[in-house]
Amino acid sequence: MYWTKTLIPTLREAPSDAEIVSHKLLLRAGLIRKLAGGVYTFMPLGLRALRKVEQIIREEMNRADGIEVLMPALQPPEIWEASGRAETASNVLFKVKDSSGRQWFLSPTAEEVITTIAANEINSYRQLPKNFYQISLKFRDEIRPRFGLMRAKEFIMKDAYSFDTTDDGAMASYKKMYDAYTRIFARCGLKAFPVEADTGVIGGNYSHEFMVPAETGENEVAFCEACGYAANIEKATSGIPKTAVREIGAAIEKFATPGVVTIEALSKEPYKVAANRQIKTLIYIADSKPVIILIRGDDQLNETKFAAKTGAVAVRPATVDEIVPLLGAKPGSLGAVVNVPADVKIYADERLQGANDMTTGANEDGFHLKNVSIERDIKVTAWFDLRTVSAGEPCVKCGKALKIRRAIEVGHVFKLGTKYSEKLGANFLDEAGARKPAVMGCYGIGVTRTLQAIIEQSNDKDGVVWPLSVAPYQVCITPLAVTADSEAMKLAEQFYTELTAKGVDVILDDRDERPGVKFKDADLVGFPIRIALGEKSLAKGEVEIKPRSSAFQSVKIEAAVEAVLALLKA
RNA sequence: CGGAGCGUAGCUCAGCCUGGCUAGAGCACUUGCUUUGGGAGCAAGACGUCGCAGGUUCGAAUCCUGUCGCUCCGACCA
Repeated sequence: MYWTKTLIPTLREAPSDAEIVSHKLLLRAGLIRKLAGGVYTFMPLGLRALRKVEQIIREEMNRADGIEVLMPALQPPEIWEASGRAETASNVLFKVKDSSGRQWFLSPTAEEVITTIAANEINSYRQLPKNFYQISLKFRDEIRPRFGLMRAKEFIMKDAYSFDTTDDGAMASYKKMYDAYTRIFARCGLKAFPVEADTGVIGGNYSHEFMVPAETGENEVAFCEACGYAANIEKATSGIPKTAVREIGAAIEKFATPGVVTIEALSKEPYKVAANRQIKTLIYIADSKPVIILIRGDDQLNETKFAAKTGAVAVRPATVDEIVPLLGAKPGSLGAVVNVPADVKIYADERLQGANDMTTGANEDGFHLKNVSIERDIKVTAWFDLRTVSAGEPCVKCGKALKIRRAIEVGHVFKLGTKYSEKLGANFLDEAGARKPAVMGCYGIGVTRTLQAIIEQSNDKDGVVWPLSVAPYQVCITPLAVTADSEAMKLAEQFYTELTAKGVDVILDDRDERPGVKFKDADLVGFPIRIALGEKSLAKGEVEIKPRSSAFQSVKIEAAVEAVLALLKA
């Protein structure tokens, strides 16, 4: 490609609505343009990089026995009602109506469609296992799109769905995808690592996310450098000890705490109740019903764990107006010892198991209770791990200190089980003629997000530093004179022809611009190798080969093409 | 949805508080000349419903009301 024949609208300054470096570079390098919030056009160079990421994914999916299909973006609500997700995923579903008033959903993912296909087309164990995948536009009504392609209303996702006859088979399919993902991200030049993950609205019981470490990531990951344990903070556990049991305390005693409404205030003079001897009482509305959650005063509730453990779909903190009629006191004086309606469930964090000599609210404004023994004095409905781990806690596997860092989620693999196959009738007949639901898995990669994650991870002060495998062009030839009869241009065209014939993606910067402009643009876009052809080196019979991420080397003209090919192979 | 901020040329921004000549600068764009190894110089030129609607006023980019859009924090997030 000749530079003047394509369109590479580079910007000297980043538009003011871009916040993070990868978003700024996507815009400055002319890779994307915004049409509206969370909605982008891929410009010629951005699309080339995107296609390369897609192709890597396609090759690895095919290698792992994936079979490519293409499912509709426009989906009838009926199948979403059958799976139950018309309601549970309602907040992210784009809903549109056709001219006759019929409603459609724009696909945010495709479990319902592929399971319907399986229900209709797969009847026998002889047809299994199968793993279908597609790379297509997805739509999510994100409350708050942000950071360019990172969280968009419309984006490209690779989604795959496996169908197996047995749980063991499903595990094998899962493992194949897990391995394929590891290869995909490595080939994209990304340092991505798998972590244990919550399954969210998708459902299922086993899941990993692939994370790219980045300060701008929207996720937090707890990990152990000693043994390799890693989990999303929403899922992570630690080996932190339970609350110490003390001598059996005296009977419960109510004491006045006027104006004290925080854990911290109660831990100070004159009360001096350490946070780790307090029970924090939180009231949540889980699927429209109030529930009480107890965690230790020095711990933080993990809402995702809470929803996952109790099976609740919609979870939110109760408002003061909901709490007062329920327990008779305002937040700050709440407890689960007295005055708790019998039908309100009480969930407690496991770290409180066996705890005694605790202090908690009296459900009476301005009063607390001490000498509370949780198992003696509170009717706990169920014990769960509900707390959020923090850095420095002992690893649940090896006991070494956990660390926490931020990361971008680029892929997610789920073992689904039979949730969708049962609801949508994806059954098969086994060897004995018994009718069984297929055991499913589903596997997603945010393709456009992956592209941005590559830039977020690989850039410097001058611009993008593309990994060779996904660069829009691998080589940029930069003649410093572009008139047709100049030696630089003749040689540039010769190199262009030779490298193109060898299958190299080459762009020739034939713009009549000053050298500085061309070098700055080439660095900004981030081509892995630049060949500069200028009078100074040509006079010595040489050209300059400049890898984007290392120093230039002068090479004899005759040896230039071979030298570039050698760099591309390295 | 709660909080905060911003909408003026393709991009970055000034002007607004304290209303008043024909609405500005830099970059980008067009033409010419010079220049040519890291975002050139000079000259000429083109580019604006000052987000939109309404109001106040002799007069509104500027003040008021509404509305739409964008960004950030939170909530949310497959």
